[in-house]
Parts: sequence; structure tokens; C-alpha cells
Amino acid sequence: MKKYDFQKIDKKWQKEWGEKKLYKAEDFSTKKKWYSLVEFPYPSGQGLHVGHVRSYTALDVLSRKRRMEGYNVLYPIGWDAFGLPTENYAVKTGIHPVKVTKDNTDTFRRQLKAMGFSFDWEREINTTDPEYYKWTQWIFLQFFKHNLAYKTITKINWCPSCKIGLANEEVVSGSCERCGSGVEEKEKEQWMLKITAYADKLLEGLESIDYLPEIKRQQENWIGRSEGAEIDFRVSGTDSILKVFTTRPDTLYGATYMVVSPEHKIISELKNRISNIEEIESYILKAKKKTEEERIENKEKTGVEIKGIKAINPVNDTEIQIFVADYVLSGYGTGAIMAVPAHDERDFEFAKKFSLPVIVVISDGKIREQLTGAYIGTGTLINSGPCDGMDIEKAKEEIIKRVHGVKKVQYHLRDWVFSRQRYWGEPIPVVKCERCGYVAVPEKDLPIELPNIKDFKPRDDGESPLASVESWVHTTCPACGGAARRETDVMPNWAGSSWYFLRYIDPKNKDIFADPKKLQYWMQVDWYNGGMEHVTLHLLYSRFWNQFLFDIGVVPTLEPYTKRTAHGMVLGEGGVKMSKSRGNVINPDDVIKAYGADTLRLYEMFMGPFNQSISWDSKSIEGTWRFLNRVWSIAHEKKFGSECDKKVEQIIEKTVKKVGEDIEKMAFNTAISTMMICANECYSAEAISRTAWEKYLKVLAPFAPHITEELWSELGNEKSLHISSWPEYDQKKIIDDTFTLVIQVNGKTRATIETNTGISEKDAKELALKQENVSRIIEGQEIKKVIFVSNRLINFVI
RNA sequence: GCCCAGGUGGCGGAACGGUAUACGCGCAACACUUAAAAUGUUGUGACCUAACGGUCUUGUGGGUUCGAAUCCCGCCCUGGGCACCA
Repeated sequence: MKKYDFQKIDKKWQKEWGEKKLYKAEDFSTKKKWYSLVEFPYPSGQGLHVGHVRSYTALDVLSRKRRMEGYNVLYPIGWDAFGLPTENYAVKTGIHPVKVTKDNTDTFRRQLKAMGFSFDWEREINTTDPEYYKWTQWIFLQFFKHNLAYKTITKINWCPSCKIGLANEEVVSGSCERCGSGVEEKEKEQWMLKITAYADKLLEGLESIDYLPEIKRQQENWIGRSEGAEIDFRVSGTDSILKVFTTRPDTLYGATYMVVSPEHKIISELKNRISNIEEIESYILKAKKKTEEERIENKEKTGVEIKGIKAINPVNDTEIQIFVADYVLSGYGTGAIMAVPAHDERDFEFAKKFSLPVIVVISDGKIREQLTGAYIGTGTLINSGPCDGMDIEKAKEEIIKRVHGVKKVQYHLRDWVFSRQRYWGEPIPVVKCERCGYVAVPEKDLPIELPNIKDFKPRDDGESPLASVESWVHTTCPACGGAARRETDVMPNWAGSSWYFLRYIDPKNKDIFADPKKLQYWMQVDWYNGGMEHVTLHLLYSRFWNQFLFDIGVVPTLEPYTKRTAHGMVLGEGGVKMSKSRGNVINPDDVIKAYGADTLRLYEMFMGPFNQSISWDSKSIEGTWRFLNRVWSIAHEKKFGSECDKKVEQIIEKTVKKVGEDIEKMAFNTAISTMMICANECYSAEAISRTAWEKYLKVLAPFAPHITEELWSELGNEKSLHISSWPEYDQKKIIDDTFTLVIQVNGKTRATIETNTGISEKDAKELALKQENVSRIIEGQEIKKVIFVSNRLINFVI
């Protein structure tokens, strides 16, 4: 059999589609709109990854189906091109990042085009294009004007190897996400974005959108909202107050000591009353030296009692001890806690180690002789004076009232460190004037372009290389006209990707980031697919930016994405990550060369469930290759007239139904197996009608656009298959005349017979009992019960 | 430790509570060929049986049900996320 000539066919149709602008999205149309979005790639030097191909094929399949269903489809692509790898490459080679980016995007563009994705290439964007980052800077200025961008001295995660401050999100178990070196703490003045102001909004927004449940959970956990109260403890014999945050004010009678974090100000405040100050100070020093990693590895509780001062439990005026311990964090709540060892596991552990009193104040009715751990469940109060007998919810209210506590909500979410002391990012459009402080650059002066420099290395003092470009740094203050210095920090690589879905809508607009009418037409994104690894960072950030832009009235919807799904990773053979060092990276170019784009597309959709990780298997791809060749053979060996085998007609109808449904569920693997079964049937058919065969080509088209387009045109069709209509199926034709009746005895299958659909229970019973294998078993036994499931089975219970 | 997802042939994986192992890979035999490749046809969970047929089998132990891979409870393992957040 002749192998189909994919090389010729792929090229021919890619050229044709490009010339005809087949996948161009129309701004405004009488058709219903559909906006499909995939995470735009970082154009690395390694070229396109087969993981990109998996995600992009999935939404390409969906977008193509929508187009055939009559939608005006926007499926855009671009480049998320700012970031460290390119800059590090520039530092090493001296080649300018602009050049590196151009070379890499050229490669990516060629590779994506070779896959036959139905992107609207006229809307291609690049975050490093000044015409793009002009608007990233513009959005920053809006944050600045609304006091949601501010500069402050904070402790930052400092990577001594990359010489860069990292966001919390970029620190993975105490190490730099990129280079793996241990992260140090360093104080630095940094730009921050006040994402915490949107914590509740980001949580509430989740209720109205269709994200995979695990994605919602991860965002919820990341925001980490908890409700509780702040309660003041006086320090005995002083005017000092120790404020704590607790989610369990109901356990206040069980608070037997307090703990402050090593950074807590009470220690310096009451320094001269503390009798063991030297011991305390040496503990603090030791705690600070511990790296993040050590703290994670060794969770053994440590701490020192602060002698000379005591706190007073406000609910019963009891004096209790105060400790300093590093299990209390300075960055959360008030940096001090009331310890209730009976009902908090960490406090219990600490109390056990230091032999501190434990008072049980919540009971679930059981009496425990010996406490082996904290009881964190619900129950009724005991040992709590006037509150005895209350349930914990009521007690929370009552005790907060009694001690004049204040209800408070705390979040794990921190403000977003938005500064990077690097070169390859968007300059932050602010100047520092000695008289006026930080002043926004006027919008008309945007973009603030990156100056062209030769040395991209961050300075040893931690400042951006931009700080060395004197001619660029010196400027005048837009407010007073006096001398001023430009901000030399640049934005993190998350900036450009936080709003790119908006720019696709109007990518060439010079006056505004996107025309409001166009935004009104296209937003929200109907379906967004990307990796799980971006769920807490990119996805949350971009929701934050969109919500903010909505609040200031420049975008039409509060939430950017209606629906979000995630694909599983594509791993190398044997289930390990693909990496250059392992030498197991699959280059899509090689696969396309050997099998063509359609085989690769089909294989990546077929190899496993879309949301699960899968390992590449160079043998298995043969299966999809053979399948396409079989389709090719059918097309060239059969005649497509008006006659059609009943069986074939029915199976094609069923295939149309199943494939349509499976695409919506992202069950691409079962859609393809259905089409394989159908092809096998067609292959052995006597006669296939042209109508039926065209339906088949149509459902295969989104998966394998090139071969189907070729076969479609061979049939004499002049207009492209991909703008033809999605086929309907006939419900009546799907119903089988006969079915396999399963005959069970006590739930065990003993026989199966082919019989007419709709057979009555009486007839089925009669038929079943005639079966030798059934009658033999039943003989001489009493039939206690007969279970009959229409068109499926009959079960005799004996 | 907590939160998610998952555990099915030699392998990737299918299965509205109703014939477990679809589809694909691999393997075997046969056809075509001088031969190989390609392609086609057939077979392919394990065990017992000459055969008809039977027994067992979806990580593991229980339970619900006429009937459980599927629902419920306990346990074990793998992958991902968070991690002393009061």
C-alpha cells in the first residue's frame, strides 16, 4: 500500500490556509464569538516542547470544532519573552536579548506553523515589544495611581547565585526555583503590588467560574483565608500589650502560656526587665541563621522562656509564662500566639517538651485519661468558668465579647514582590525625585524603553545593570521639573502574561491597550487551557490584574476566564522528565519529519487521558500513523456513491455522536479510539455512501486537519473542510435492532444471546431458559427472583 | 503532617452499578514476497481441560447489592500541591 505523502500535503494546505486567512478572527460578526486561549510559550533556545504541542492541539481541536459549528473563533498565539534564561544566555555570550528573542521566536513560529494549528497569526504578540510593554507599564501606572503599587523595605528572598530577589512563589523548598542554590534573606527596597487587597474578591470570584475543582482548591489554599480574632494580653506590671491572632478564641481558658516570634518587638521593648536577655539574644541569633531548608528538615520545637516578664490571660487574669520560639512566624498574624496545648498540635508538642501545663477546655463527651495529642475537634466547653457547657461556635462569640477582642480575617497570601534587579524586563515607569519622592512617568511618555547596553550582568551591589547607564538614569521630575533618577528595577516575568489575553483582542492599537468595544465583544475567554504549574502564580496574578482593570472601568468583565482546564505533562520514555542532560528530549521537528503533523497531533491526543501525565513512547506512535494510512487507503480504494452498508452507516452516526461529546469533555483518547474502530469497519465495508464518508472526514478534521482537507478536496469539494459544518447525527439510526442479552445466574454470566431490541421480560426469560448452559445450572433449583434489565441482561437468583 | 489526583493484561489505557481488559503498542502464526520491510488476516489476562466448559483476576481487607473496577468504611503504595499560617 502506498504511504500517504504527508510532507507534500502538510505544506500544501498550510500555505493555502495562510493565503486564504482561513483562521482569521473577525472583530464583530453576526456569528456567536468563541475565544480559546492557551498559555503562550516562553521562547527558549530549546525550541518547541512536545508538551506545548499537547496543549495547543487540544484547544486547536476544540477551536476547529467551534468554527465548524458556526462560531467566530479567536485562537491567538504570542510570545512571553522576558525572563531569566534569555538574559542569562546574554550574560554568557554577550548576544543581545533582543537578538536571542528574535531567533528563538522565529524557530517557535516555524514549528507551530508546521503543526497546522489554526492560530490567527495576524494577532501575534510579543511581551518584549515596546508597543506591547508600553501597556504593561501603563497598567502598572494605574496600580500606582490607585495606591496598589508601593515601594517598601522588605526582607526578600535573595538568590546569591542569580543575584536576584525572588518572589515567595519562586522559592521552592528553600531554594531558587531556577538554579537550585539556597536562598538567603536580605533587606531591600522593593516595588510591591497589593494583591492582598483583592484576596476576598479572588476567592469570591471562584464561585462564578468553571475551573477544574483541583484548580479552585489550589487557589483557595494559596490565598489561605482564616477567620478569627485579635486578643490583647497585658504584660504584667507594664503598659505593654501582647496582641495575638487566634482562630480559636473559644479555647482561651486553656491558654497556658504565650509564644512570640524571634523578631517580635516586645523583646527589645522590655529588654531591661528580661532577666535572661543574653540567652534570649543568642537564641534569636541562632534562629535567624537557620536557613529555610533547615527549618523544614528539622521541625523539632525549640524555644526559650523569657524570664522576668509574664502575661495575663484576659479571660481569667491568670499569669502565664512567655516564650520565644521560631515555630511562631513573624510574618503571619501578630507574630505572637496564645498557646493552647490541649487543642493545638504544635502547642502540645512544645508544652510536652518544656513540661508546661495543659488544660483541656473542649470536650467531645469522651473522657481521656492520658493526653497523647491535642484534640482539635468540636465539642462543648469545660474548665471554662461561666462558659462551661457552651458549644464552641457560641463560645467564640461570647469570649471575644468578654475580653474585648476584635474579629479579624487573616490570609496566607502576601503582597506580590514586583521588583527585579535585572535587565531583561519591563522598566518600571517611575522616577525618584528628591523633592517629590516617587513620581509616575506621564502616560504620554510611555513606553520607557530599555536602553541598549552591552553588559547585562547584575551589579554586585544587587542593583540592576540599568543603574550603571547614567545617561538613561538621569532625568527630570515630571512634577517639579527638578533633577530626578529613573527607577532601575524592572518587572518580574509574570507581568506581561498577566494581561496578554486582553491584547490579543486588539493587538495593534496605538491609543489604548484594547478598544473597549472589541473587549466587550470578545471577553471573557471562553476556555483557557494550561499547565497545573501555573495555577497559583500566573492564573491568580492574571485574575488579579483583570479584576483591578474591571474595577477602574477599563475591561468589561470581573473574571477573565470562563473555564480553565489543565493538561498533564509529557514525560520522556520511562516516565522521567525530558531534559537536555538526560538526552531524552523529543523534538517535534523530528517527529514531523518522520510521520507528519497529523500523526503527531493524533498521537499526543491518543496516548492517554488529557489531564494525566504521560510518557513518550516512540513505538506507540506507529499506531496513529497506521490509522491515518488506513484512512488514506479507504479513501482511495472505496467508491463513495449513494449506497451504504447499514452497519457502516450506523457506526459512522455513532462515531459522530461520540467524538462530538468526547471533545467537549477533553476525552480525546476515547474519541480517537472510536474513530479507529470506525475506520476498521469502513475498511472492510462493501459500500460507503459519500454522505457518510464526508461525515467521517468532518469529525476527524479537527484532529488531523491536513489529510482530511486533502481527501475532502479530492472528493471535489471546493471550499475548505474546516469551514464546513459540523455533522449532525440521526438519533434513530444509532439505535440497534438487536443487542446482546446477557444471561446471568446469581450474578454470574452463563450465556449471551443476540436478540431483538425491546424484547419483553417474559420472552427473554423463555429464551434464556432454553440455553443449555443456563438450564443445566438451574435444573432442580428453585428460582427465587428474576432481575430483568431492559435491553441488557436477565439474572436468575436461585 | 494536611489537601488533591491516581493504583485495571507484558506496556499506554477502555468500561451510565450490568459480558472487565474496548482502542493502540508489543508478541505469535499465516498470506503476499526470491527475501526482508510494508501491508493484510487471525490469535493474544492467568490457571485447569482433548474439547464443551469451569475457576480465578481491576493495590489490599471488610461492607452494601441479585450483581461492584465503579458506591461506603479501614489500610498500603505512587504522583502533584502546601508545609510550624496559630
